[in-house]
Amino acid sequence: MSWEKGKHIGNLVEQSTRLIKLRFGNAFSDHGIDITPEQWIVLDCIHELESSSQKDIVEKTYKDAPTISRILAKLIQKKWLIIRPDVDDKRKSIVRLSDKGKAIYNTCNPIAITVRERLWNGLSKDEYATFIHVIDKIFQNLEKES
Amino acid sequence: MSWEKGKHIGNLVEQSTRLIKLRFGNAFSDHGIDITPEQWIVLDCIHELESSSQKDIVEKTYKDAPTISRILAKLIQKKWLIIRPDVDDKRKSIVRLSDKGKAIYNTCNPIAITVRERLWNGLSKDEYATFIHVIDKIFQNLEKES
DNA sequence: AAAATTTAGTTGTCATGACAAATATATTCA
DNA sequence: TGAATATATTTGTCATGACAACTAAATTTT
Repeated sequence: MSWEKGKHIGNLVEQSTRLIKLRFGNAFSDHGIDITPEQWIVLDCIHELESSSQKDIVEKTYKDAPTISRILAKLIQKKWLIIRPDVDDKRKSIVRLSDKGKAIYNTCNPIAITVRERLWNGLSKDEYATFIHVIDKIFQNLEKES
Repeated sequence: MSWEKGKHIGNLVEQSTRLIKLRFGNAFSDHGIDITPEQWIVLDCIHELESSSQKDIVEKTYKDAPTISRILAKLIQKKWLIIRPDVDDKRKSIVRLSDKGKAIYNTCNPIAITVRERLWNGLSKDEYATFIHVIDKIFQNLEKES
């Protein structure tokens, strides 16, 4: 695969993203863990937030509510999460990692770190910084609807 | 949304990619054109290749064969493509733009250019160059299976 | 307080994307 | 040549992702 330089920036980023997700998924399954990249993102998010409503996860992951609802359903089905209604706001459901979920997190996190290292291999701090800046700027440029 | 800097590079790129695809899709539908970002990628690819087998498109778009097969089916259904069997290799189907497909391409292309301009707004040539370099390097870092 | 509006979450639909398996045709090897 | 392989494409399954519509509960308005 060679890039179409100067054009098709969307495709370019899209293809790499697909590859990144694929490699995260490969790495997990190579270690015998049945978790998708998206499920990992959500699991990691819940680990960071400790205890969170679906809304919190929606905001943090930038995924939409239906997507989060369905990913959570799968994580709950796997018994990696504990869900309970919020006592103050009955619309909300609060979610946190179960012991099994924590164990999975602890197994997956080093694997994710390894993939990230591989991903950044041969790139400098400056390149990293510029990359983050550009991606962030692109995001801001597109964030508003019109 | 604020980034988790220094971590979660995958999420970061993934979120921006999703937004990029969303904005391309928005832009097309705002102009009354019923085309998804992926269909646009494939249409544009076929426009560039002039006449191509599905394999050619698979290689150029880095999408997999089943995905291309299905996207082509939709584009054919919309009558934007003409498909014919390859005379030398009966396994292959050769695809090219119909007149209607060319018209759609000509309508979509300026829209895509506008989105790309918006996307890059406020970023310098150097930042662009570094970004391309980094994305390309990441792709290479992950390209090999293991 | 009652009605209107907003918010949190769910469910349905359709389009990818990854992966496995199947089919048909080519090519290579013994 | 005939068998084994390889290649091009299709089909099936499951997991997102975008979007619309819906339910239930909270908040705001009047």
